[in-house]
Amino acid sequence: MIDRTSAPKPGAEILERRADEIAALLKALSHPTRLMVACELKGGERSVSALERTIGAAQPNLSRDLARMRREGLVSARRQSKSVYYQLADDRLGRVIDALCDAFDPKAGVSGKNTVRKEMGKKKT
Amino acid sequence: MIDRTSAPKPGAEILERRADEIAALLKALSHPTRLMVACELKGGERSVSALERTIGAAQPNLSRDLARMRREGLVSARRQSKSVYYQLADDRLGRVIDALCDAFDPKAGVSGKNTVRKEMGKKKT
DNA sequence: TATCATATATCGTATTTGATATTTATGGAT
DNA sequence: ATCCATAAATATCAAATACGATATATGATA
Repeated sequence: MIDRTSAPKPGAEILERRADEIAALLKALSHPTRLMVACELKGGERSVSALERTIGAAQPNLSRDLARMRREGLVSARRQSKSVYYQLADDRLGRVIDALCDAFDPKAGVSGKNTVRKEMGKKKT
Repeated sequence: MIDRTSAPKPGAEILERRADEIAALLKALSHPTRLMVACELKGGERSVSALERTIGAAQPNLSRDLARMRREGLVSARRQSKSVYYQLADDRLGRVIDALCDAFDPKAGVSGKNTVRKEMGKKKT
């Protein structure tokens, strides 16, 4: 039985009504550093230096990106002695990351979602 | 029983590995006009003037955004007499729009997803 | 003080965006 | 053919924002 709890989506009116809000969120994620920060924080709290190592961005630029995400309310920071620990602060952000994982993970779309359709009959060039 | 077909996502390594590619895609959607274009085209082919009416953007700017999305391979265009009809040309784009719908539709997340948790105990200011 | 961790400042350059003007393409009427 | 209207694309300008790189400042601890 196919899951129709969330209806089939011919268009995407939901997004269009909130286009400004959602576009702003996407913009906040539209840079590799910030996207990776969000992904990392999805796994829990991280210090700036930990992010710096994992992501491999220059510290001042990373701090600038974190400041921006703070301003936009996407993350929050907590200082513990010398280190500052960041975490996700916006539910929407976590949901978007999850959704993007579904969209890009080849193994996704298995649990009754009507989204992926597994790229049948398409040549891999 | 909780659905574990698609595993719980502590981090999002999938996205991090393809951060550049995905960030570029998000950037292409990080403007209300372009986001709405993608949403509209999700519902099928549309002419520029139809998009202009629905979205309410100035024609030259809309054309510029469409040109950009063309350059990035996200949409394709077909001319029929005076009108030019656009359609989605990139699978990833459709999947991302679907994913965003899931992330923002209040009715989504019901089919065994561990993402939403329905904002319990959070004051709406 | 010195050192580590993070933040902020600044510079140069590139991109973005709304607004406006102009151009190209198509088809109808004369 | 010329003229005209419509549909879309392209050009240009100015203001704003973004980004990498580098320098400097702040804050905490020893």
